[in-house]
Parts: sequence; C-alpha cells; structure tokens
Amino acid sequence: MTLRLHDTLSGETRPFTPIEPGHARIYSCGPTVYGPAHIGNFRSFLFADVLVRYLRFRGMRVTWVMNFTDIDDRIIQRANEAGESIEALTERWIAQFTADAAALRMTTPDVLPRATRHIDEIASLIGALEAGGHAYRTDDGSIYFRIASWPTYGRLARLDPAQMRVGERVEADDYGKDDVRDFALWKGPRPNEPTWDTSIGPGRPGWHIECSAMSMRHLGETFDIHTGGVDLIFPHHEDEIAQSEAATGRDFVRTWLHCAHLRLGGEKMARRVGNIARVADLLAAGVSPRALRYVLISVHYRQAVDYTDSSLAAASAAVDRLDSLVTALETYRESAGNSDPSLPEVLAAGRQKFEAALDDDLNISAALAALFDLVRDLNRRIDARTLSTTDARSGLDLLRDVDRVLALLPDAPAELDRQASGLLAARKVARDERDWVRSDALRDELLARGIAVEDSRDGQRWRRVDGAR
RNA sequence: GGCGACGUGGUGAAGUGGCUUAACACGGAGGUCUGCAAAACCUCUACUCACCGGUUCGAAUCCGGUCGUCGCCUCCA
Repeated sequence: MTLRLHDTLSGETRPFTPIEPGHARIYSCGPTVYGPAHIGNFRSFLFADVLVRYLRFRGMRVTWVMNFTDIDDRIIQRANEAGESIEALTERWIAQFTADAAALRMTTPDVLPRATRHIDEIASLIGALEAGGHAYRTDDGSIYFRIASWPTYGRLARLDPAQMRVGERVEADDYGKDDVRDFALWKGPRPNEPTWDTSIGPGRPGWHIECSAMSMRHLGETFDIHTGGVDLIFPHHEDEIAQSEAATGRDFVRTWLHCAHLRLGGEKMARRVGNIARVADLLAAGVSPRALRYVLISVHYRQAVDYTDSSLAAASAAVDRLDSLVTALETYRESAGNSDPSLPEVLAAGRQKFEAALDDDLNISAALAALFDLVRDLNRRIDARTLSTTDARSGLDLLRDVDRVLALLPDAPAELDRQASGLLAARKVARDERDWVRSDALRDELLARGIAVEDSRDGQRWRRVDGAR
C-alpha cells in the first residue's frame, strides 16, 4: 500500500510519490506572530504534524518547513499601539507559539524561516516577476502582481476572476492598481513602518510573496507538499502559485493539502468572530494537553470539527483509556506463563489496519478505531492472564510504535518523587497487613497529589491524572 | 450573486454499491472481577443512515429534486 493524498488543485486523491525518492519536502504556512495562535490554527499545524510523523513512520525522510510571518500590517499596528519594537513583539509571540506547539507535542519543523530574514530572496523573486512582465509599480513605490498576466489564476480556488466579487472598500493604499484584484508583492515605504533597502527599491514585502520565497529557498522551485487551512486557498495559495510559477516557469507544488476549520459555537473559530480558545489559557484551566491534541487530530483533516466541552471530555476519557492500558502492560508480570501464541498475529494485524487507514488520505478515525480494537484485545488478554511478561512488553512496544504518529501516550515511565513513592510503599505495607482504613487513606492522599492508584493482580499500579478535565 | 463542502445512534465519528440488519470513541443501563475503589472485561444502547423520487437483483453508499448547516469569493490556519 502507498499513501494516497487528496490534492486540492486537481481535486484528486492520488498516490504520493516524492520528487526525490524517499524524501518528502513539505511546506506549511505557519503563524503570523502578532498575537497568540488559537487552537483552530493549531488544528492545521497538528494536521501537518501528523502527516510528517506518518511519513517518517513509513520510513521516509522528511524536510518540513514552517514559516513565521513576522512582518505584516497587523504586526506593525500592534507594535505601534503598544509602543513596542516589532522585533520584541514578534519574538515574544514566537516564544509563545513554540511553547504551545511543544505542549501539543507538535514535531519541531526542520526549518522555521522568518520573512524578515528572507528579504533578499523576496526582492529577487519580485525582480524576476517584473522582468517577466507579471508585475508593475505604482506611484507610492509598491509593486503589484498583474493577475491578467496569469491565465490559470483562480484554478486552485475554482474561482473565475471575472466573477469574483470585489470588496466594497478600496483602501487608500490600494489606489493606483491596474485592477482591484491585483495583489501587493511589495509595499512602498511609509511613515512609521519598517523599510528595507533592496534591489527593487525600498519598502517591505507583501504577505503572499514571503511564502513563495521561503518555500523555494528551502525546498526548491518545485516541492512535494504544501499545507494550510482551507481559508488560505484563496487568495494566499492562489497567489503563491501565480507568482511562483510566473517567476520560475515551473510547477510550484505537487500536492496541496488543506485542513478544514475548527468551529466553536457552530462557526469557524476566528479572531474576528471572537470565538477563539488559546492553548495556554486552556492548559492553565487544567485541560490536559494530550486530550487537547486528541481533540484536534482525531477527526479527518478535511472534515470540520466542532470544539465543545463534551468533545474535550470525550477526548480526555479516550486518552485515559490508553493510559490505563499502558500502565497495566508496564506492571504486568506473569513469570509462569507461556507466550500467547495468537498475540503476534493480532499485533501485526492491528498495525496493518492502522497503516492502511492512514494510507487512505490520513483517515485517522479509522486508524484510531484500529488502535482501540487492539486496546480492547490487549485488555482482554491481560484480564485472562494469557500473556507472558514478554508478551506484555511486545504489546507495549507496538503501542509506542504507532504512537510515533499519534503522540498521545504518556511519557516514558515517569519517576515518582520521594514522598509519593514513600506513600506508595507505606500503602503496600498497609495492604499486606490488610489495614484497609490506612490503605484507603493513603490512596486518597496520593490521588490528591495527582496520582491514581489501582490494585491489580500485579500489585499496585499508578498513573498520573490531570486535575480538571 | 458565484463556487464548494457537509447532513449517519444520546454525542463525536468511520463506512461511499453486496463482507456492514452500520466500525471506533464518549455517554447511559445491567452484569463479572475486587476488602472497597478504580481500571478492565461481558451484555444491551441506530430494523437505520436529513427528506422525497429514481437507477439497480441489491443503496447510507449512484442520479435528480427539496430542506438544513457550514465555508470560500475580504485579513484569516
């Protein structure tokens, strides 16, 4: 089986074959660092994360690039309002993003380019567009891309440029464009705005051009996969295609992948709507980061997801179920037992189902179903005591293996602090003496410390539980 | 106005022509195990896939229509 992916441009789901055999080059549109990313943004980043993880799981080398947009209108506005430098502002929000991403176990991209560090590449790209007759200058020193010069403009979004509604408001700075639908490649210098002196003159980059410049700089003129939220299809990605292909004369991206929206209250989560939830706030409120990750990745990426309290609670319970199994397998001891003869087959079949599901355009719901089928099967065998200690280890190994893609399992066996392990030891003594009152009191005390203790045939087993769920 | 996606149980969601009288997760009811608890396991929890009509030996799955929801056409993940 090979991985099949749904390409937005062609509308087809087709086998993924990287340009360089065994090496996938992926670009993901990253955050504009003018404020905190919300969990809707993170849905699209985590979708790319799962893709990258899965390709690596399948043995492929992956170069993953995710940019930071660290110069744009909103950033300038925020910095001016706060009387803060743009650098200080963007550094702060990059740090916040990095922390949020880490909490959600997002793989760190191989390259995290910033627009302000690719001004030369941007300028030379715009220069090439000018030379090719695809761009023109206006009186204020801005440079625009001429949509009329690109016949296939609108193909990605399936929009007919002639039918496009033109926004009612025409901003003052857009004055002088040949066509209102033309988009800015370069913005001429203005008071209270940063300016770079470049080969194409002074000014600052427009939004779309940075992604073309950075992706091509780090991945080549044609690369394998470009990801983003569906709201980036138009105009952002449409513009990227036009300007990149017009500049190089080559196909820009082989496969376009777009993630559907996260909704809250029935609407797309968006700052404008005001229905946003931030990672840091949720974590501060006691939400388990792994449960949050589960909510964000557990539905197919092209399907809109509603974020609700009950979806979070359900995710939390599902993650707990995984945790319980991990703990049970880790503590399982059956010295007398022989190996369970049917186990290897069950594990192999489970893994195969998991892979087959993800191969089908990253059908993660089906992959999770395969995982949970395996969870039930392993729990049964634990209950029935048919496993050997080694078998339990094999089961655990498989869970850890598929978790390279999911990143939902608890971290490798955590150490208990001295006090907690003391309490646990004391409880064992109490239990050996059948002192139930003391045993129960110690259990309560451990729970108050966030450690749930359960008694099993393998003795006491414990796992960490998060406070509020 | 143009374009597109979607509508499956109490909830989320997979399935897109026969293997499904519909996975998996959450929730609910009952039971087993256990000093208790928790976890786990077992049984049950949609004769049905928005609605109407059609194609077919056969449809949740294909076609047409109706209703509804959401998204894009403007900054947006």
